[in-house]
Amino acid sequence: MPQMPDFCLTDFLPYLLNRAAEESGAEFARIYKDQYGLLRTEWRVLFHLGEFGTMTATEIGQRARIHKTKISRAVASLQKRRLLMRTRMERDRRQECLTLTRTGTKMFEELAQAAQHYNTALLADIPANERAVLTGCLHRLQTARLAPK
Amino acid sequence: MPQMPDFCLTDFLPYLLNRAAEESGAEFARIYKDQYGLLRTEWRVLFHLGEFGTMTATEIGQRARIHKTKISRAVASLQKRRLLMRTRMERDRRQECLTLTRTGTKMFEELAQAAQHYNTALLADIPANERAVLTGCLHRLQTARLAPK
DNA sequence: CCTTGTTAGTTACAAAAACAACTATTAGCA
DNA sequence: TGCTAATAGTTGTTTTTGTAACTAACAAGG
Repeated sequence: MPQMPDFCLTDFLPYLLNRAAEESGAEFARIYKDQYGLLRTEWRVLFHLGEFGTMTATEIGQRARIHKTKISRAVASLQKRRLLMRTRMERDRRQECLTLTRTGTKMFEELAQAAQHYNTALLADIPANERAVLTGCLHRLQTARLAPK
Repeated sequence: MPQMPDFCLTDFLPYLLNRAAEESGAEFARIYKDQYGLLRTEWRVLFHLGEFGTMTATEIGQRARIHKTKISRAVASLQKRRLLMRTRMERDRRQECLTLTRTGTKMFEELAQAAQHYNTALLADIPANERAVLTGCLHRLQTARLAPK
C-alpha cells in the first residue's frame, strides 16, 4: 500500500493553524472584549483604519478578508460609539469613507501598543531565526490557493 | 518616544495565524462540508475518534480543546447519522464511550486520506527545512499561555 | 444513610455568524 | 434616453456558537 507512513491529523496544517490561532489569541481577545467592549470584527476594522488610514468598507473587507455584512454591522456599531465617522463619497455616492475619530484613534493606539507587547511576549521563546521563517510561511499560507476547482 | 519602530498589525501573530488558518483550510472545509455533510466540529470529533480510537466526550474535548456543548451536539449528530456508537461505561455511568461505526471509520479513512494529500499540497512550496520550523512553532504556540492572570 | 461538592453530559436561551434578498447608485451601451 | 448589468452597502432570516443553568451519577465525610 503506497501510503505515506504515520501522517497524524494533529499535524494537519489547517488544524494546527487553527489551534495555534485560538490559543495564542485568547488572552488578547479578552483585552479588546472585556476592557474595550469590542467584538472581534470591530477590533479588526478599527485596526485596519488605524493602521492604513481612511478607506471604504469594501476596501477593509478585501484587505482583511471579512464579509461585507460583518463589516457593515461592525462599522455601524463603531459609529454609534463615536469611534469612527462615515462620509459619503461625492464621485460615487454609493460608497463612503470611514475615518477614525479622535477617540477611535486613541483606542486604536492603545490596542496597537498592547498588541505589540503581546506579540513580543508570544515570540519570546522562539529563536529569532525561526521567527522570520514562521511569519514568512504564514504569509504564504495566507494566500494559499490550491485546486481552483 | 521609546516605541519599537514599524510594528505592523498585519504581522500580529494571532491575526496572521487566523488568516493563514482560514485561507489554507477553506478549500478542505468544502470537502467535509459539501461532500460529506459534516460541520467543522463534527469533522474534528470524527478525526479524533478515528485517529486515537474509542474515547469519551470529555476526553475529545480536552485533546481538541472544544467546549463540551459543541462536542455534545456533534456527537448527537454523528450518532443520528450512524457514524458512531455510544455505550455507557459501567464503572461510571455518567460517561459513555464513543466509537466509530464501520461507516464512520470508512468516512474517517477517506477524509484522512484527503487531508493528507491536501496537507502535502499546502506544504509543497515550502522548503523542507522550513516545514519543521513551522510545525514546531505552531505546536509551541498551541500551548502558549501568557499572563495567567 | 445523608449532606455537600464534583463531574459527565444535555438543554435552553442569548449572541454572533452565514446566507440570501434587498435598496440605491453607477456604468455600459444600444 | 432607457435598458440591463454591476457594485456599495444594508437588512432580514436561518444556522451555529457561547453562556449558563440543568439532570444524573458519583465521591467523601459526618
